[in-house]
Amino acid sequence: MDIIVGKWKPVILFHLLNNDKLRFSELQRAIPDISKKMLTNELRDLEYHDIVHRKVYAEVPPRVEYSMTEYGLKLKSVLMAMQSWGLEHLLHLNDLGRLPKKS
Amino acid sequence: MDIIVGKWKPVILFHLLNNDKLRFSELQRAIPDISKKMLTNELRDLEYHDIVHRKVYAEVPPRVEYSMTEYGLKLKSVLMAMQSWGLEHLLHLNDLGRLPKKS
DNA sequence: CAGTATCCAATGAGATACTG
DNA sequence: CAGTATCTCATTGGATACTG
Repeated sequence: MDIIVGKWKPVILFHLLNNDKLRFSELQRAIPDISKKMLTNELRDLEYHDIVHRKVYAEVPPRVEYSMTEYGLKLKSVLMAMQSWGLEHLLHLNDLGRLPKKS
Repeated sequence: MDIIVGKWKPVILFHLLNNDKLRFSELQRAIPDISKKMLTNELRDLEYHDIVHRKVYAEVPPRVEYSMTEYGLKLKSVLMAMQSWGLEHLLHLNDLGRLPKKS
């Protein structure tokens, strides 16, 4: 399941689900705390799993656009379910008087 | 979202969802590769988040039973959705002629 | 612009030994 | 039985510098 979770993948996926296509630099700007290395790694991983499509334009300067694949879009419902659970859970923790933890 | 994912949490949760209640040692036997340390850590974490209930019997030798909380049961649909996506994804990878990866 | 390559610090997780 | 307490090693991830 590490395919869609982890520190960065959900964020990347949410941006791509909301934007149709995004350039590498646009993703960097949308997720300021991620390093190029991590962004590249995660995108390559998602590409390998046919969730994200990588389109390279043979131009100078280079342009690369990332978008969800047809298959990747099927993840949307799962991701949304996880997200809404997460949100409700924050409220629940609050009701219990507990603070969100790191791990 | 690390609350319900990671290396061991999904496995633990599936066992508890299928068993009503399980002792520490039963969980160990059900998940042979997990160490006591990890099992304890993960269970404490799940307990903190009100997903798992820990019942200690004041006996010798000690007995501790773990079960899903009422609140924790609400996770079932999310977990099932993740699981069925995972299963379908294996087939999809196969169709693509790609092998499952570590990361 | 969109990456690689390298190094290094922090974290995660296994093995082992011990305890109420 | 159901854990703690340490120690250690492998893996992650961040920072930085370089490149087609």
